[in-house]
This record gives sequence, structure tokens and C-alpha cells, in this order.
Amino acid sequence: MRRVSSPRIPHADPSAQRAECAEPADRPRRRNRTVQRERLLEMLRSTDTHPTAADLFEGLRGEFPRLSLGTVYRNLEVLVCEGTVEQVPSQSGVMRYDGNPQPHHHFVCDACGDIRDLDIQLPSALTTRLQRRYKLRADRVRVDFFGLCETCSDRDS
Amino acid sequence: MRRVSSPRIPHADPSAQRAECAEPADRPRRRNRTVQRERLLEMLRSTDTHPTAADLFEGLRGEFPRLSLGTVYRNLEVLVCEGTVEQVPSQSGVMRYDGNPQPHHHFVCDACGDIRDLDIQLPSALTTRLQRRYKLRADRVRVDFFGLCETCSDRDS
DNA sequence: AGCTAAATCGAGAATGATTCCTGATTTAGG
DNA sequence: CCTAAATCAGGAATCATTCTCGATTTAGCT
Repeated sequence: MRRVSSPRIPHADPSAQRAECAEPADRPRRRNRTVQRERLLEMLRSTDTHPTAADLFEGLRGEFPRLSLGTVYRNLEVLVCEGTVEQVPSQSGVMRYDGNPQPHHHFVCDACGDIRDLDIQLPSALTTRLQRRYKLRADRVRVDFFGLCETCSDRDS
Repeated sequence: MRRVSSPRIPHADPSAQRAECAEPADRPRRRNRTVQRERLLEMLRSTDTHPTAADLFEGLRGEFPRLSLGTVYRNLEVLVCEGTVEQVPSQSGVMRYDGNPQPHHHFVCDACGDIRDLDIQLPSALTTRLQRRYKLRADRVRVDFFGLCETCSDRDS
């Protein structure tokens, strides 16, 4: 059976690629489309809980009974290199992954460790000041607030 | 020989203790003063490179030839629990440690991974807004700027 | 100064997250 | 269809971190 050719849907602007993922400019690496990677990205985009690789593995096992944890890590790396997905190092040391393409910041609960998305704008004056005072050109900012989330705060008091 | 009693120099305000380090309020844990821990803290305070446990281990081997890596981790945990030292999860996943007691923020170089201290004030309006919009009470904020440090920026261009 | 209990140590084993290796399978592109 | 490159699953290897245990050191007492 002949498969109708569907257009290549790039995951993200390749200019967003991270430095350590650089590939030779003359012969760019060819990427095969795989169901595993597509579903992984969908799963990441459909949540805001910043899952770990193990979480994603668990979530996909039903769909792919033979899925391997290595496959999850390998594909996460691809998505991170593309700039489609962001790595969020957590206080516990376990890496978390963020499929929210919008620039945004986080609130981290000290008690339960949950990471919650915020959309608070950082005054652009901050980066200007940074550039003037330190001669540092920052192209991204990450803000993490720490404290107790509503649930944990209620439980404690 | 009689040792002149020297006053207990607490490393930090115990109220800064982290939740997961809680000890029974009725019988607080006794702490022995050890040279290893004192030197570890000194080393952390004398640098702003945010060393890893392995870095600190290497730095102290000359002084304590029998030092064990486990001892470094154990003491880092004590200092973190006291609130004297802060854990800084890094993009690579390896934990880094910060002995700077002042609240401050960081610039992380994408190329070399170095973490540099900044003293930029975050407008307090941000936390107020956070509280109003999300009902979240944040008691700490961490801001990380990402980009190329001066050295790496010069090398690339 | 000596005594005891608790704290800490060093060495190494155990754990847990992540990466790497290998041979089999799948995809893209003629 | 054919081929080369990419990706897969499974499992071994690596690396950071934690745990265990017997030996040593400290604090606080007498």
C-alpha cells in the first residue's frame, strides 16, 4: 500500500539548536520520523508536570509494550538538541523535561517537589542592566520561585 | 593541655534549615566540629566557581590524603541542611554547591558551563504579583541567565 | 585527665539515573 | 524493491550519589 506523502513537520526552529548538539553544516544529519518520538513529544506537550524520563517511559509502555528506557532518553536528547524540548534540572538531581515552547518560568514546591508553570514577565531592564554591568549577553532567562504550593501550604498549617 | 573553650560558631541561622532535614524539636541532634567539614566550607566560601562534590574532593586530597568522597557528600549534606550552603542543580545534571551566603543570581555559559555570580536585584513587585495571581507564597527566587560568557563569546566570533 | 555515648570517618558496596553497545528492524529516498 | 542511514530493544557499562560498617574522634561529663 502506498503511503500518501505527508509534509515534513519540523519540530522546531533549528536555529534554536544547542551548542553541544552541533552537526556538520556541510552534511546535516538526516532524521527519520518515528512514532515513538512523535508520541513522546505529544505526551510532553499535553502536560505541565515536567515529567522525568522514567515518567514518560511509564506513560508510553501501554502503547509500546516493547519500549526501552534507552529509547526515551535517546529521543529526549534529539528533541532537546532541536530546541523543541527543554531540560529542567531539578533540586533532587533527577532531570525533568519541559515541552512548553513558550518562554516561561517555574514555581517549585519545597515539600512535594512539583514544578508549576508561571507566566510572569521579567522586566527587560534586567537583561539590559546585565549587559551594561557585566558585559554578558544573555539570550535566555530562567526564574524559579521556591516555596510551598497551595496544597502543601494548607496541609502544614 | 587544657583547651580554651571556644564559643560554638554556628554555621548559619538554623531557621534557614530545609524542610527535608528536619530533626526532632525536643532533642536536637548534637553536632561535632570536624576539620574536614570546616575546611570544606572554607573552600566553598573562597571560590565562586560553584564546584561539584568531585571538585571539592580533589581540592582537599592534598590536605587530607585519606579523605573519602563519601565524607565530602556527607558534609555537604550537613551544610545544606543548616542552610549554610546551597545546592545548585546544573544543566548537565551534576549537582553544584554554592557557599555564597548572600542571596544572588547566576549567569550560566552555554559553551563552557561555568556559573558566575551576579548581584542583580529582582523587583519585589514580581513576588507580590506571584502571590496575587497564583496564591503562591515564594520565599526564595533563583534567576539564571544563559548565554555566552565573555571568554567564549570572544573565541566564537 | 579519663569515660562514655554519639558523631564522624574512610573504605567500599549498593543504588539509581543516564549513556553506550550491539545486532535486528525500520525509514527515506532513489 | 534496494540500499544506506537512522532508529530500535535489550542489556551492559558508567557515573554521581547514597548507604553500610567497623574504626576513630569529639563533646560533655566527673
